Amino acid sequence: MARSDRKTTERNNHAIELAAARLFRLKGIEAVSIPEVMTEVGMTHGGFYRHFNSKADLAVAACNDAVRRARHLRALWVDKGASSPKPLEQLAERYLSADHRDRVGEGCPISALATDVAREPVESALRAEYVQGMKELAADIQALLPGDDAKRHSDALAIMAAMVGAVILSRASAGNSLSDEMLDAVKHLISTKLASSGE
Amino acid sequence: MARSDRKTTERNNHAIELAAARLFRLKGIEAVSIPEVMTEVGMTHGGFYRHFNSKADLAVAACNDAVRRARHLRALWVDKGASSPKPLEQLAERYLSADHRDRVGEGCPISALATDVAREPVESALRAEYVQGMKELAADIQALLPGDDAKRHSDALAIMAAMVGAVILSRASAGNSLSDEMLDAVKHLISTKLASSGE
DNA sequence: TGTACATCAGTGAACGCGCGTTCACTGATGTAC
DNA sequence: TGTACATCAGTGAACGCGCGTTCACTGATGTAC
Repeated sequence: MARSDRKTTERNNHAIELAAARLFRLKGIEAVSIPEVMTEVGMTHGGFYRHFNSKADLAVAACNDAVRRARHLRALWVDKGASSPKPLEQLAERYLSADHRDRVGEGCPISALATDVAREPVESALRAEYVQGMKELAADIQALLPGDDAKRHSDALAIMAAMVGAVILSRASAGNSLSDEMLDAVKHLISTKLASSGE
Repeated sequence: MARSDRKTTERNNHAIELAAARLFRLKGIEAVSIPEVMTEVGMTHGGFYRHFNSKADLAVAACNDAVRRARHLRALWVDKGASSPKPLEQLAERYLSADHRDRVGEGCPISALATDVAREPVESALRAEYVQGMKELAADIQALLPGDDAKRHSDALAIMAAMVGAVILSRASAGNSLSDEMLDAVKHLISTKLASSGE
């Protein structure tokens, strides 16, 4: 096949990134092959290296893409003006929904890629990208909390841990009654103990 | 080499299971090869199939082994008679320690294998084994909580989600200040909002 | 208890397979004049 | 604007490699008498 024009090339680049971001979340980075990603976008595997230098580079780009899209979606979930349900409860309701649990490929990359990233070397580019995403998620939660900064920071991290943990464990126990109970338990914890203004 | 006697065979069987349980938690099941496990126990890879029918069977046995050992360790962590620190706080202090975060291979399999299991088919034997481990961890937490059964069950699941989430995210952000903050935030949440008897 | 022999734990070479990556090739695109 | 040609996006065969698994083989172990 002949050379593509600039517009097509850029479109293909984004398509590869998007497909990888979805497949990596769904199956894990190791379990997805370059041929699989390229087939997904309707190309052969050889052309991949015109777009990325390596699979590791693709993982970084795909993680960045997923983190940006996820943050955009979160912004749409929450109506900061509303007082009931409180903004934090709105976020928790969506994050801890069966829909989010079941759509791993389109869901939060912090939940989907946590273990993949934890197994990367400490100095890796993928880790840096992921930690940036963690900070953004924590900041978005913190913005919905009352209290002084130190307390809001600590609460935001605890809420993030509980929500991410619930989604991961809910996925691991899918098919068992524990899976739904997990999500409900954390929703309940957040609305009864963390969404109010006092301590 | 010649046939081993029954005692040696059984010892080797346990050694394979133990090495696999450690390596699977450390690197993920996919990323560990049979030759790697067998080298770890000082054998060649060919003999593996005298002990297990497949790598998948080994994963189930290793998960079971890790779950049983983890539960045994948890029992040693907690002094149920003590009133200060409360038993739940003792458990949280250990589970959310830097030591537990850093020793993945010897740590809680519920945290270490969550994503691997989430990517298995719903009906797989590994999932069944893992969900059993989740139930045991939840029951152990529940036993340290006050209140009526429904509330204790819900609180136990929320605490499990928060602790597992914190350990996984703390591992994913190792090297960043967020990593320690994550553990502290959930310890604080548990001791201020969940360890007391009232609502 | 001793003898004869079937069993089988472990070895190490080999299998087919899919991986990440490279490369010669094609021909439309982009550029220099 | 038109022409000449260098560029390079995408193709598909090929590379070396390590994987899970199989297998013929060895010889001490376990068993039947």
